[in-house]
Amino acid sequence: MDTNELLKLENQLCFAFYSCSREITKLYRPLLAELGLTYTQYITMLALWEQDNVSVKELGSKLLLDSGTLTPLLKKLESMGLLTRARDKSDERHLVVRLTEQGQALKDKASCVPLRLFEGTTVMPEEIFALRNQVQTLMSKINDAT
Amino acid sequence: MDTNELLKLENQLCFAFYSCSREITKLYRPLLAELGLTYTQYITMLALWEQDNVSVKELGSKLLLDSGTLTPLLKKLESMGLLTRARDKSDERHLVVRLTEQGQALKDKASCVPLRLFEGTTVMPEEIFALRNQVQTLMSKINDAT
DNA sequence: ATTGATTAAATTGTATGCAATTTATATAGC
DNA sequence: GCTATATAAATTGCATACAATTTAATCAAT
Repeated sequence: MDTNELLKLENQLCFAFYSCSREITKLYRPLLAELGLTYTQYITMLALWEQDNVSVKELGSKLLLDSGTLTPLLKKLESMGLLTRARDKSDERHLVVRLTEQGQALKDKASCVPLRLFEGTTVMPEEIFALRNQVQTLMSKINDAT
Repeated sequence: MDTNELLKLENQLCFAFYSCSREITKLYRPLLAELGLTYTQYITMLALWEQDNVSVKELGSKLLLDSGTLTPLLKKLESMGLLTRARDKSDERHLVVRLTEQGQALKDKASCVPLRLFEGTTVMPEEIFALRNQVQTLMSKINDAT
């Protein structure tokens, strides 16, 4: 393949991912607005609904985000009354995040989001699962190398 | 599938895309640093190497970005001497972006980037092409609906 | 106990994304 | 020609991302 083909925007896997990721985020936006959440706030809540009482560090390793992103985001969710932030008594370096009752209750309202996401499109569930698995495989190959 | 499964982070296609997109961007970072570009600046240059003399509007429709993102980005690339920004004489509403010689010359330095990207990983070219096609198919299905 | 290294968050600074508004220009219809 | 509408960029404000640095707490090793 020559240089021109190699450098074409439409031939870049990265651009496909990058743009598709943002398009999917746009599908989420109206659904998440009903919950009062942004997309990053939503995936943070997903992580907390799966496992509560985690440190910023643990949360960051699940979401692949660092404290530079998480600190302001968690402060925002705290100000919204969805969680609390407190230093771990046994190791004051760790800040422990805990869902409030309100934060836990939001899970019920969020439960319909995944099924509603691709409503109105011709995207099929099997397609989603298959693609997700392939993307995760790619991710592990990338992470193995670094 | 019950609510807990549906809301698991690892079951979200969006999160797979979102995190994979950022991981690939991290692979790019050291390569693009040699060119003095960020990732978004790089895909903007890709679009311009394909077609020069375009308006912000046209560029935005290719990159799926609006003037809120592009205006400061193009000003930055202009200050780096890679392009010029000038109003279209025949319609002053349009701002035309043109590559400078320096901007065109950068294409040669960039030509090795795509091939070097997955060096050191076990990711195979066929895998990349196949996945890119599937992601693009998903994108069209999403865009058809909206 | 003291000091040096390590670790976890927070902070700082830069660069995106994007909704909403504003500004400037062009077009349509009368 | 004049006004209402439409269009393209720019601007504003908020929310990420992330590298690099700083701060605070813990651990290691003598």
